[in-house]
Amino acid sequence: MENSKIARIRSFNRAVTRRVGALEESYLSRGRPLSEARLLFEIGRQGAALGALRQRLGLDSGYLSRMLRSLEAQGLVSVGAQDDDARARYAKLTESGHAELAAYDALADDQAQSLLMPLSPAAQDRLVAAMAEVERLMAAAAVTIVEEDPDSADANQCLDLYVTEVASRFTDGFDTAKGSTASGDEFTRPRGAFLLARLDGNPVGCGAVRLLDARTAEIKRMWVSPQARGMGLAMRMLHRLEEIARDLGAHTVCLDTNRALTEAQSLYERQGYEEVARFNDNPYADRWYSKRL
Amino acid sequence: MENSKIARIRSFNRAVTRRVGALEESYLSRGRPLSEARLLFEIGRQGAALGALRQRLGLDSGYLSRMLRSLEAQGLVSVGAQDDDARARYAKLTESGHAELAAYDALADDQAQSLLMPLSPAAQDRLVAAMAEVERLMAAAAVTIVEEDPDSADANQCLDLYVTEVASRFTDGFDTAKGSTASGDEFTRPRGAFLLARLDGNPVGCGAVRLLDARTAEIKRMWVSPQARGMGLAMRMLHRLEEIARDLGAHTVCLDTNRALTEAQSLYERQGYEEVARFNDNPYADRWYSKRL
DNA sequence: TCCATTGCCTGACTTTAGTCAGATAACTAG
DNA sequence: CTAGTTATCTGACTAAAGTCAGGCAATGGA
Repeated sequence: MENSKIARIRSFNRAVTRRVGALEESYLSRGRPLSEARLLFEIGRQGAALGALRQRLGLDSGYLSRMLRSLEAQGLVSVGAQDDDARARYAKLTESGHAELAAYDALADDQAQSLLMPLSPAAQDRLVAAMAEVERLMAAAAVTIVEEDPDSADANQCLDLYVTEVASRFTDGFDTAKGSTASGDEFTRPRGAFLLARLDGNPVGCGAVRLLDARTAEIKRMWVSPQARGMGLAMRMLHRLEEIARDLGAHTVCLDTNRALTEAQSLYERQGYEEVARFNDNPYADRWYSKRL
Repeated sequence: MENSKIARIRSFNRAVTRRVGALEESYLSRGRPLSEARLLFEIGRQGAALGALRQRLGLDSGYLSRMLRSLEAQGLVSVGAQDDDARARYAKLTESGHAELAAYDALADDQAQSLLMPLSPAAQDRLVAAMAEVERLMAAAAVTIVEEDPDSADANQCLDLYVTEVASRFTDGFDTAKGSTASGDEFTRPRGAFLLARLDGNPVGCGAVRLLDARTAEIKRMWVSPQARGMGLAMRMLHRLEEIARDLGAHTVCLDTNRALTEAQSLYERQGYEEVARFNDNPYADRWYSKRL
């Protein structure tokens, strides 16, 4: 039942909020406002550009500037110019900044330790495994899938990764030229569409659809980054592409695949695709599927 | 490896902090400071005594008073006297207070919903199960075990529950008089000790140890509340009792149990206890165990 | 009955967090 | 070279969150 799931999530939120609250409270023990401690964390061992800090922490530039002044006054941080752009500046930890960060790290480690210590090793393992599962599935839920220009930088990044992976899995390689890396307006409205999946802004998957004729759409370029696999993302992508195909007027979707891509095949079959005869001359395809919408 | 567990926990904390932050942010959409929203939540459907509110939220009494004035001015809360003590006061939601709380509830439900929606039903179930596991194990880790007066109110509450449960599980009942509900200074230093386990202040288990002679200690009254079972609490309790036995000078601990209490037996055997001959005349015991410390 | 304690309230205060409007210097496209 | 843009900084401001000291009435134990 939906409702009991929601109740569980809310109960989880409550339980976890308390823990997190206690952790943040413990940071205050070093006599510095929380926002400064957070900033110290975010600058980190390798330092960070101010722009990046502002974005990651969602800070007003004036506010950030003032906090950096304060950390500089405490001798924890030094802010210097960046090589490539003399306007931009780069914050680094000083030696005592590193020590201070280490102290905060120790606090966080203690906190984590105190969560583990009372548990038996078996229970510790269960806790850690469950935490990993929660984190993983929360990340999966945070993935957004949006229509995007297939020529954008992020789209190209995904497509490159897709090609690289396919090439490595096909026994006799993959030649971009032969593999119909069609572009232009094939995958843009009104003839098609291109979807990009992002996690925290970073592309983690893509998929495309185009009309072959007024009633038939073809799905292509489905790819999910290895880190994002096993979270049902491919299925979400496929559903969204089918939705778009319907929207474009198609009554049927088809696609081709290669026997080396086993997960893909089982996904298609689970989603109601049926094997059909060869409908194109893609030299890298050896299975063809189709589904009525 | 310990370190990787700590790293996992810290990664989990980071991931979850963000989610929680987003949830709290959403509460601001009702144009009221977060602390007032929290107070509204804490007053809840049945209302709450001001003292309890102060304690649960960790508020200064002046601050609480002011916030209540503000919520009263908004027509959400009414604060009245308490029957038993005219100094103490009790906060209740008004009708529009209930409506406002419902609106906050809806926000939290939406947030939870948005976490579920992108996931397939199977993934939703996995997420919810993992959350339950995390919550459960975090609760287990939050249980504290402390030495306490065996005559305290909380101790008696636990002992009563223990007796009730044992009575219900023994086929021929359990008579307190016969069952040697020994008290007095048997379970206090220097002859013994009594341990109470608490979760969030509420007693969830107990255990006692006493010296039979200078070198032999007996463990008695081990009990864990049903809600707190399966978290390794009994094992922790047993270890603490053995530690105390050692501290009292014992070289051997012994205990008796009943064949109806199967989990107890398997715990003792797992912890290195060996069955020995009857060493007392407890009419409810039919197994006797002993372990060298 | 007295007096220390408890529970709450009020006023005055501080710190933290964050916003807004310029100012300045460096960069970039034309 | 110029005009517009970008990255940061400064000063002035506000709201939220929290602290502290004193006050008053009710309570409870001696």
